[in-house]
Amino acid sequence: MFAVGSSSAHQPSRTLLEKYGLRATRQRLGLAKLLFSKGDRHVTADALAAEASAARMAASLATVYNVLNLFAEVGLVRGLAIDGSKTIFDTNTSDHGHFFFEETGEIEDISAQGLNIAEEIEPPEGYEIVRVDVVVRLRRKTGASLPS
Amino acid sequence: MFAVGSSSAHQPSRTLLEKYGLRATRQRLGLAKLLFSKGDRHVTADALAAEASAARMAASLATVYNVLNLFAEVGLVRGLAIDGSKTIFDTNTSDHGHFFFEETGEIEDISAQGLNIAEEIEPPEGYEIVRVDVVVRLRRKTGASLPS
DNA sequence: CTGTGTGCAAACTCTTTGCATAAGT
DNA sequence: ACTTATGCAAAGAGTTTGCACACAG
Repeated sequence: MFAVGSSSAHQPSRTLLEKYGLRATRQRLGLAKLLFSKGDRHVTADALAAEASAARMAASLATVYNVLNLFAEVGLVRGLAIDGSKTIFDTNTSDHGHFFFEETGEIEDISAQGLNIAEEIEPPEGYEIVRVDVVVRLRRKTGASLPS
Repeated sequence: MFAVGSSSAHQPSRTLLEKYGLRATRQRLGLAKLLFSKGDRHVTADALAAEASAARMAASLATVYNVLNLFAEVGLVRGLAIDGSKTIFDTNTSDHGHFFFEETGEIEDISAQGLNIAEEIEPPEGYEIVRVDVVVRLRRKTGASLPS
């Protein structure tokens, strides 16, 4: 299994795409570059489209959705349903949990320390664990001087 | 004048609502009854509205949403974002994880065994853990048959 | 009676889709 | 060339909202 894991991959995007049997189109290359050249990322389709636009890459929102879904299908990224409204795409496909900062909506990976939960959980008869999603919701600690 | 509406038996739902400072309206009582008299449940607004309708309770979808959101706010239920599209409301507000059956979309509580994750995780400086959501995605075991 | 909740439908957001055009191999 | 992806806009799904009426306290 190729673990095109997260961050270290600095290989050309087109090689990456070909490795997954995907045609190397301009927008796929551009989006892949945005996704995989900055370390692990958590983006919404919306945000990625905006980024692409800012980088003067042509990529309609519909295409960004198509590409992200495609990438998710082949395992290049992973879709997360954390807050319910927007789907967040995570470029880190390894087993790990997430901190969710409720105030800002930001997301941060949890170093997969005590997260060997998959091994501690007994799946029901006849079922196997596909993956385990762990989301730790955080709130800024209310200052010692502040009530409520 | 004590125009006792209908049922004469006990109204735990009414007491429950009052306990949370909520006005005991007909639909809140009805929905609360549906939610809390059958043990722990996982419902979508849609499904609950259908149930209410089947039970000949008048409750528009908008009201079901309002009521569920209200219940979630005061802590009577908890909203879950598991699959991204629909929000699922869980009547079990205690700390526990969920099995998610990918084929059917069904959800089942995980007996809070090794799920003391909250205690194993170190939140970032200045933040406190609000809650930990654990979703174990399951797929029916393929290939190898079950012990027969 | 007074204020709040409800119902309806329209509005909204996020995401998907159909079809003509453009691009990749 | 032949196939597949893209772009646009419209359709869809889920959820929220504004306003008149009904109901609870």
